[in-house]
Amino acid sequence: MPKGITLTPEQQAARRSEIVDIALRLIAENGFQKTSMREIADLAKMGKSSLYDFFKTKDEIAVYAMEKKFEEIIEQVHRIIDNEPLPELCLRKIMHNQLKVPHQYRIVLMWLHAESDYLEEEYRKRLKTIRYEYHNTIKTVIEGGVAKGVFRKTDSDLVVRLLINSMLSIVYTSRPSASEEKMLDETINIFLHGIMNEGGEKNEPLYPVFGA
Amino acid sequence: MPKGITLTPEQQAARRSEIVDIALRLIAENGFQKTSMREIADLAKMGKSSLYDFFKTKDEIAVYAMEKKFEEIIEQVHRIIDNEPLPELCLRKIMHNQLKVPHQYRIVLMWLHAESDYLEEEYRKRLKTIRYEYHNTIKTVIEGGVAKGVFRKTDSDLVVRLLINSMLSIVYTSRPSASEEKMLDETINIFLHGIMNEGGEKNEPLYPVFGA
DNA sequence: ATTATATAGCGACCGACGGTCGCTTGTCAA
DNA sequence: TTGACAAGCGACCGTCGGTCGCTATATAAT
Repeated sequence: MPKGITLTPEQQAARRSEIVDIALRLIAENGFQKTSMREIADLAKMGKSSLYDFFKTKDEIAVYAMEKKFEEIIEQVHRIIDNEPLPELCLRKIMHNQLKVPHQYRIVLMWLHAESDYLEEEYRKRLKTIRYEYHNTIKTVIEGGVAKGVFRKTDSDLVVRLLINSMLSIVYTSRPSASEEKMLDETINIFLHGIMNEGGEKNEPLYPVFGA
Repeated sequence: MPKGITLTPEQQAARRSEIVDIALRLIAENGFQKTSMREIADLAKMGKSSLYDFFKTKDEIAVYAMEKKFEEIIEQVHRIIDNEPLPELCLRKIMHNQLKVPHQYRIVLMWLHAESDYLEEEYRKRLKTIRYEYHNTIKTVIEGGVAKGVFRKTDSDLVVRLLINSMLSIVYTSRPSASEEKMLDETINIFLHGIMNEGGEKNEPLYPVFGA
């Protein structure tokens, strides 16, 4: 990037996403705290102060990354909803979709989740907005299912929060009890049918499994 | 604390817990990052370097606090298990017990959960130990329920992880849909019975509710 | 060809951070 | 009276996130 030119918006965007890639890689490797702006700048082959021409703060890199990724996910979820009328199957597909989010994003998501109350107002708002949009999108599936009589009446906000959070906890655990796909299927089975042995004593219910 | 004396172990312990109280208060208010050792030292009326006579690092304050609190909780859970033979009720009581953990501890717990992979080896180990102990204690309830035929066969590690994590997400949300007690009861109902409307179309199942 | 303008990029700096070290201050036992 | 010892801290370190004003270069206007 020579000095005297004016960057096109495309070039600006490319540079930003390049920075995000580097930053996420470092954060996934060493944690948010221990990843420094100097390090990111070095790997991006620019001076630290140039970094601040693209992102106002270190926090903003994380917020921006999540915004972009969530926009993408929300669009995918809308497509899933449009093509899958059965609420239970739709839920399964939405949750499986979330498994495809790359590892680095999950780390940052986790960090933002824990720290979001203490971010600057602007970042808090931006995160809230995108999170609510995702939340509300999934909520329509739950409420659609209730309207159809497929799901019982529940606190749909609570259900959605539990679902999203459970996905995170599957994916984030350092002590997995099975493959991510298997844990995910089992999780959805629990959400749909519970853990009680209500049908009798046959103790091997085997609900349909989505993954391979 | 005059200068030339030797502190008894009791005095040492008292000082430590005093520091923990102050630190947790500040962390709950401003977040872990934005709480500085200088601030803690000032409020504890000691020089910053004296703080380091009680805790080796800032991280250790958080780890120590969680250790102590978890030891307490685990003991309570053992008492609950000893006195409640019905697995479902036992689970409810354990989860309700968790609601009594003060707010500051939850904040720190959340932070440790997100950051634990990047802590120093020693702290990671200490956290792992206590978390596994809690996890395994609850696991005995699930597996006891399965043995009795009350619960269906499930991935009990997964169930426990989901339960603990769901408690956190109830308690940590910035957008509660009901009181903590109500959300907790509903959560346990979902875990026990699922969200499917399996009994027919009566759409108002009303499982017994534990709270007031 | 020359000048004015705009901007990509950065070096040098700031206050605050977590953490360290050796000195001072005071107590008690010999 | 003195010597051993521990509580406590001031001064310092390297590094952090972040700022600011300068430099270098490409284009537009003259």
